[in-house]
Amino acid sequence: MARTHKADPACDLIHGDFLVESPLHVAEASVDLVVTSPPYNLGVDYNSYRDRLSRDDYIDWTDRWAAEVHRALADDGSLFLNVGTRPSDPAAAWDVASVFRQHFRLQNVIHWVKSIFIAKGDVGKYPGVTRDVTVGHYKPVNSRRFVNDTHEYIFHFTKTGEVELDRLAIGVPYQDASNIERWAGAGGGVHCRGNTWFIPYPTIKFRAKDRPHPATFPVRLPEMCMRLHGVEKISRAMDPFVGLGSSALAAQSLGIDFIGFDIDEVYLEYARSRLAEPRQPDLIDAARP
Amino acid sequence: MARTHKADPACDLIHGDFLVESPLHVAEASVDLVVTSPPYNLGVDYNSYRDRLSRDDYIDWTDRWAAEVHRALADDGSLFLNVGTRPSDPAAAWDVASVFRQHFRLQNVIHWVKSIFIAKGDVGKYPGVTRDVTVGHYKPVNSRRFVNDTHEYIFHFTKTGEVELDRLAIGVPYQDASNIERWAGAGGGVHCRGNTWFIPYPTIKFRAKDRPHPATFPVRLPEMCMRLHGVEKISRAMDPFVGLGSSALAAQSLGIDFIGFDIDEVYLEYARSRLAEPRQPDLIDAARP
DNA sequence: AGAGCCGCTGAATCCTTTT
DNA sequence: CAAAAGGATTCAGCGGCTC
Repeated sequence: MARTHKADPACDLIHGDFLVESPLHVAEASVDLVVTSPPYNLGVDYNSYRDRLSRDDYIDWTDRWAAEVHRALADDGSLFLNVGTRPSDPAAAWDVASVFRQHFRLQNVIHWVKSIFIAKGDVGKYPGVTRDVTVGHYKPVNSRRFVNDTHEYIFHFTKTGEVELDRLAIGVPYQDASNIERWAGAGGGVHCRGNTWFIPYPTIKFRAKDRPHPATFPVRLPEMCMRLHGVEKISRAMDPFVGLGSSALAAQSLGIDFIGFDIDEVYLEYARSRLAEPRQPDLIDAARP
Repeated sequence: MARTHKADPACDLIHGDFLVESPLHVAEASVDLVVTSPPYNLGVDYNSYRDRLSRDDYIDWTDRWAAEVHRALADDGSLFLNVGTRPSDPAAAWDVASVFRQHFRLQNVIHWVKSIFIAKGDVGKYPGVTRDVTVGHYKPVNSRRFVNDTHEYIFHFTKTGEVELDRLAIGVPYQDASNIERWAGAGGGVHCRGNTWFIPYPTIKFRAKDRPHPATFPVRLPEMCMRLHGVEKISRAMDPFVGLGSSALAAQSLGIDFIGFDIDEVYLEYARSRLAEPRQPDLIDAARP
């Protein structure tokens, strides 16, 4: 079990528009970590690249909430922005990132790999992979010109570009036995995970009527982001778009105070019910001292 | 062994600047596939390239060779552009891609994963991973603020954005046991690989008079790009920056005519020596009929 | 009784046709 | 010719059944 930060962290879930409510509830530079996955679609069809007005509206709206996050974030805080992609618009995530680059420094780009094929013959001398295998959930796409998308971005933005991270908090074990002894003293037998994170997509299969939100990220994703920034450095975490509450659950599991917003009361109710459930075991797979 | 295209494909390796030589050697729209890894302008110690152009000069130079590739490429051709990242400028690859978006349509973005950690507990019900394992070579980076980089981009550009691909040519086996036999007939027992490709980093150690080539990609990378586009549709492939000749080797192994350029004769000589070696077995791991 | 076979369902989807 | 709607498609997951 990972060490948690506080015994009984606070969790405020506020019903309303982040752009309206955040200025009322969040003091300047009072949040140490933001992790979120913004809505792709605001009810306007911004996906059509010829619909300049709608697309511009989306970019403008992105710019405004980016500015509000900047106001709320501490000078040494971190923003982890999860953005997925549609095969038919592979650059959309980077268009969003471009807006944030006007407010923040892009310090790291992490690649969330939801599914990948590992050939046994490619593994080399390390045992552990015994046959060709696809790890993770594969979601087919009907297209002759697009390959399937099994990837999402996690952009790590900071104000200075120089925020120190706790890389070993989500470290992975050394592979080579000789390195384990040589370097074990330094970091507890683990080294930096790198920027490709294999996190299986949750395979929970709701029936359509039970699924209040089309997509969310697994709890482990915000958990890993928080630990990478450094749990003990986070007095309060924030998510402007709570959705089903994965980021709130992550904060709860790590003992971090949390404030979140969502415009949809149904989502918030669902998030509250998840928070009230018995705490799940920490599934983070990093080796720990 | 994969089927090859032609028995004895031609291979022209031309010593000189692509921007100067290509107009002399390559007719308009006469190349069906381009795969290359341009100098990154990262301050890497290449032999002859001035690899420390100013940012504006680098963008301008990129724009010019992008235009020349556009001239050479067939209307239904594919350009696969491999670009890595430097930790201190995580968006550099996309800045290069932005230049190409002014000439081409970005049809797919493929993520070349050089190393990734797979936890046994994350694999689910499919056997094949028996313990926590890092697949691929881990290259440490000494930094407090940057996680280490185990990823490179492969941008797939086309003129129309509607080039049909041969997704199953680099397909991977079905995962679910109950589905393997059921749908095996449709595509030879494989489905689309998706956009995250695990290819271990090559262990080439090239030294020539203390002037090593700092970067190359494994032969399998251009091989997979060529097969994804469709080997039988490629009359001639091209690489503006041959370097150590991996793309030429890929073309040779698949029986595809090839033309390549490099400003450095030492690199070309090394590429020629690799081409003259006994042909290596095809390491592509796709299942085949 | 566990492995194998089969039907059914769904997906921040894509494609084609119709206004 | 841009936008909307219905059709097509693929493969993992699950449950029920057989042998």
